[in-house]
This record gives sequence, C-alpha cells and structure tokens, in this order.
Amino acid sequence: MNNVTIKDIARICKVGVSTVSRAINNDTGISEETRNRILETVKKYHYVPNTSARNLGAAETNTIAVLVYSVTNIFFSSMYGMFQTELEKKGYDYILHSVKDTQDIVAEGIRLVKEKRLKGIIFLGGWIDPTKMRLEDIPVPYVFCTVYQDIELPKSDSASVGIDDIEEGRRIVEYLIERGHTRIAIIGGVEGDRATGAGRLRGYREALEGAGIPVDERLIRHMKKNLEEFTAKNGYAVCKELLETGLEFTALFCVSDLTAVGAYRAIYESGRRIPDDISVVGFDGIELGDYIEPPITTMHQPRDQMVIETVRVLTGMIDGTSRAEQVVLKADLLERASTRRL
Amino acid sequence: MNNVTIKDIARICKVGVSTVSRAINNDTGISEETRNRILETVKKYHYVPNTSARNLGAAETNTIAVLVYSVTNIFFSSMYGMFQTELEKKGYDYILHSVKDTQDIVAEGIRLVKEKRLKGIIFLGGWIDPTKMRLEDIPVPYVFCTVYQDIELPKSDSASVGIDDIEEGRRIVEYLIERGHTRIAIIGGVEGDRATGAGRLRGYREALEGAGIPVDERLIRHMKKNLEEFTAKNGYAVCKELLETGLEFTALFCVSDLTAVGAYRAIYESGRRIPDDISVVGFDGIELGDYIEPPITTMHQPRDQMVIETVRVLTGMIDGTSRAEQVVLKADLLERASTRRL
DNA sequence: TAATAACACGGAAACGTTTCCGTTGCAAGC
DNA sequence: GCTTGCAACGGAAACGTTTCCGTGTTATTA
Repeated sequence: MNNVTIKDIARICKVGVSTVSRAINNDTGISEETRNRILETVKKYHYVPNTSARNLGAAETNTIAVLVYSVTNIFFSSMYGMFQTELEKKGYDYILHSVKDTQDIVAEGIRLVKEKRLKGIIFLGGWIDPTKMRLEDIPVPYVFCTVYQDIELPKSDSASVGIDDIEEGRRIVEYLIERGHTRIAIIGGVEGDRATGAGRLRGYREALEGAGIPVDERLIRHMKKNLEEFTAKNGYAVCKELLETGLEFTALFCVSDLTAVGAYRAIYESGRRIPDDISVVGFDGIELGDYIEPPITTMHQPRDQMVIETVRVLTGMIDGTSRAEQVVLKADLLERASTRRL
Repeated sequence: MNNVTIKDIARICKVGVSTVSRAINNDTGISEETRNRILETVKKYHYVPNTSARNLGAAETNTIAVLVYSVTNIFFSSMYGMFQTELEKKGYDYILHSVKDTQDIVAEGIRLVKEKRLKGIIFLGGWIDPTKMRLEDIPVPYVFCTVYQDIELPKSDSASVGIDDIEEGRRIVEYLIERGHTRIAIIGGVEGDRATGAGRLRGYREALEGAGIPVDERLIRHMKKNLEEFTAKNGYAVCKELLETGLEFTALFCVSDLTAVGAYRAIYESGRRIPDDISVVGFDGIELGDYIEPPITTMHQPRDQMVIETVRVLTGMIDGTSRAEQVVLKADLLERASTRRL
C-alpha cells in the first residue's frame, strides 16, 4: 500500500541511499555493476522518485512553466504538446498553467517561481503587453512566445520569440492592394490594447499609406472587450456590425483566422459571397483555415519553429550559454481561395 | 535574492514555525491577534510557501491531475479552463498532463500518483478503452470523463461521466431517417477501437436496423490510424475516399464535428453541395459548428456540466462522502442547416 | 616499496514544510 | 487551594530526496 522509497531500495540492495540516488540519476562515482543491480530492483519494485522530495532536496529544480491566458484558444493549445515534447527532450519538467487575468500574469509568475521553484517561465500569448508588467521582479529567466514586437516600446532586454506583426500585417494588406483593393476593412484586437492585434493594425495602416490610399477610420473595427478575444463569436459580432453600417468595402482583414471564421458567417448571413463580394484574409494559419469554405488566405505563423526557438532561447539563458535575444521569425503567406482580383 | 522561508517569518514575528504554519493554513490553536500579525508580515515580505516542502511535509497532498491524450483537440482543450476553475473552487491543486500514447495511460497515471502524490485522477477523453487498462493498479480515486459507455463491457465499478454514445448516436441517425434518408454513410473512429466512435457507430446500426433499412457495410468508413483521430484532416481524407468510391448516399454522419469540417471540404471539392446533395450531421457541438457554412446539425455534449459532474464525483470519492458512480448526461440535438428533408 | 591518486560507496546534513507532543499560563470547578 | 481543562504556543521529528564529506579499497606512479 505504502509507496516504496529510496530507502527501501537501498535496504533491498544492501547499499546506501546515496548510491541509489547516484544510480537513478546517472551520476558518476558508481560502478556499472551496482548501477544495473539497483536499476533492476527499481524496476522490480516499481520505485518512482517523489518529485516533491526531489525538488526540495536538490539545490535547484528542473521545472519550466508555460503561462498562458487564452488556454482554450486553438492557436495556443495546439502548441502545448510541442512544448512538452521539446522541454522533455532537454530534460526539463513542464507545467502548463493558465491565468485568468491578463493583468496579474507577472504576479502569478512570481508566485509560481517561489511555490514551485521554477527555473524558467514561458509566457505564451500575443496579448501580453510588456509595458504593463513589472518584469524586473521576475527572478528567473523568461521568454515571451508569440509576443507583439512593438518598436515603440522602450528597448527591452526581455527575450522573445515571435513574428513581426507590423511587417506581416503590412504584407498581407499589400497583397490585397496588389489585387486592386482599396476599400479594405479590418477587424483588429481590443481597442487600446498594445498587443498582437495592435501590431497588425499598424501594418494595415502602413500598407494603405504606402500605397497612397486614404485610411477610412470607419472601416477599422475592434473586438468587443466583454467577449473573449480572437474567437469566432467575437468575429461574427463585430463583422455583423460592420456590415450593417452599409459602408462600402471589397476586402476584409481579420487579424486572426478564428475571427475570420466568425466573419465568414456574418458575411454569408448578409447574403454576400466570398470572395465574389468580399475578399477575406486571416492571420495565424491554423489548420482549420484550410477546411472552411472557401479556404482562407492567411499569414501562417510557424508555430513549431516558435516552440523550438522559445525552448532553445530559454534553456540557453538557464544554462548561461546564451543571453536573452529577440527572435523574429518570418510568416508565410498562404494563398488560398478567399480573395479575388478586382 | 534567496527566497524568504517560514523560518524567516517566524524569526521576524518572534514566534515558532509551527505558529506561522497555523496562521497561513487557517488552523486552530492560534489567537486572532498573532494570526493577523503573522499574515501581515507574510504579505510584507512576499512570503509564498514552497509547494514541494508542503507536499512532502503534509500527510497528503491536495493535487488532482487531468490526464488527456488529445491535448490539442479543441473538444477537450475547451474544458481545461473549466476544470481549473471547478477544482480550485473546491480547494484542489490542478495539474494538466498530456500522454503521448493511449496504451500506457494507466501506467502514466500510476507514475504520476507516486511522483506527485496525487489524490485523484481525471482521465479525459472518449478514446479510452477501460478493458485494456489495469485499473485495479491505480491507488487513488479516478473518474473517466467523456468516456464511452459500452454495455458489452464487464460491469465496471469505475466512476465515469459522459453521454450514452450508442443512444445519442442512434438519435441523430434517426433524425436523418425521419427526414427520408435511407442511404446514410458514416465516418467513425479508428477501426477495431472500442472507444467513443464505436459507440456512435453502434447507434448508427441500431437506428438503421430499427427502421428496417439494410446496413451497407461499404458506407461505413473509419478514421486512419496513422493520423491523429478526430481531426479535420482525417475527416477530409476519409470522406474523399468515400466519395471516390462512387457509392450513392444522401446523408453523412460524422462522429465528431471536427471530422465533419474536413468532410465538408471533401464534399465541396467533389462539386457537391450541403445539404442539397448531401446532408451532413456531426457530433460534439463545438462552437465552431455554428460558424461553418452551412452551420452543422449536431449532438451537443454538455461539456460544462460534464466538468462539474466529474469534479463532484471525484471529490466525493476522495472525501469518502460518496461512492463511484456512472453519470450519464443527455446530449442536445442542435438542429441547424446542414440537412434537408428528402 | 611507499606514497598518491582515483574510485566506489556510506553517513549525515540539508531542503521547507506539517504535525505531533510537550509546556506554559490562566480560568473554572470542586 | 488544589486539581482539571483549555487555549496558545514552541520544539522537534518526519516527509524522501540530493549532496557534501569522509573512508576504505584498489590502481598508478615515483
């Protein structure tokens, strides 16, 4: 009934506990022979080291936490498995933790560090606004993953991995412009936020200005704050409002694919067709975008590469082999069937 | 730099460590006055109890783990937040853990129990086949959530919460039959599996047989084993194959909404229309189903209620206030626009 | 051959809590 | 006035590891 402990193994093998510890941790200072003998006993008696005791006894733990806000958002949840794989590959324990409020994510991180003796933190989510955070209070290395790179921000030495939202936002709007569109609407993030959505919105403005097309502020729409951001539901509600204004536009840029899914619905309900009446582009490149009707043209974020880079940067900082760096990855323009040439 | 420990607080307050422990744990045997004094100091010095030490020192922990296989599947990931809320409400710590292989999920559970001294386990995922598991080896209470209820299984005393897949599968096929369909295809789970998909497939057979419609085995299709189950990608591949056989059918039952999303694409690519040429029904009732074109008629599983029930049953078993029970919830038929009357 | 280094291992402290038990002071009961 | 009981607290063991240090044995070197 009671669990077998390291002492039991030691007693059975007639060795000291430290020897058992050396065996199971692949430490030096032990002969191959006794190691094998101990490992066999471990297996035989189904011994599993207790994590709490391990973390307490060791000078430091091996735990890295991923803190995420939109735990349910498919864009992020599709990365959990990758993080686990990548971190375990490097020998780290992995904790996934979701926070309920974007405001206190740093406080939550600090609490976790103390509580679980974290070795590092990965903040997952583009919604994070580093300017609102007391980053200097975080006592362990951390990396922002998929975070907004805002050139207006005070030069931060925080490590981050993501795409250039402004640049990539501009690219996809330029794609529309090249196809003859001048009346282009946008559904961006929550108003006033300086997160992901804001960067893509800025790219939108830059693209229009670069082409000499006047920006019509009425075509710029924002997510509802009361709803969870970047959901189909939100996209539907906002797009419906936009359509009901009666404003003319031939193209729509949704700053996330899930938003676009909702926008699709609103457009269909209004009796319009995609891309015949309205061309739509999305952003993110979730698998789903290839299956909706019509498949959506979008900027694909290299999620797997992001995970790999995030883990690489963070573990490098933990090892001391590398310093904080800002990794900016390229997005791919996935040209599908949701746009047409005017 | 170094973290403040309970000893520091004790020293500062000029009390013993046990008194501090009593204060932060709301224990008895301490005066209101000293408790407040200690709590203030705790706040002032940002003291946070170390989880490892706590788990080690305490006779038992307060941790419940959710073990999930398809960590990325939107149906399950949409429940993570609810589980966290519900468990925290009852004062439990919550760990989300994904396993990479369905085979060793029990072994993984047992390992976790020892490693983290779990108090209970929630197995999340309909794909679980209890007959393949050595459940008797699990030393703590556990509940299967959204698991397949198979009447053929040996009467198990395992706790579970879910819907009756056979019954609900039958209902939605009957819905199609009532609307005049007799040539009904199905995309089920992986062949040979006794999990979720198998139950719904059986419901499909029962509905046809009940209506005196002969079952055409060629219209029964299964997921590819090499792909992850219940994805749009898988649904697309299987549906495409089905269409290429040239077999006649007027309706298609996809045993998950995500599968249906992929099937939609295959159907569109073949030049057919929904529901004009083929009526499609799904299963699960994910939000997305309301946004695809056309919105899909489906059986909605009450996920929030499932979470609440699962936590209720499990905590009841842990407290000893209730025994293992099998909770069977009703699904709702959501009638939308993907089917037509023949 | 003697001194030294390397290796294999055991003992015990340390990690930061909880919890049991013992002690003190004080009020209540006879 | 003496016991009894209780509330409030302190001390210390215990939880299961890791890690430091010490010791004995064996291999290497001068």
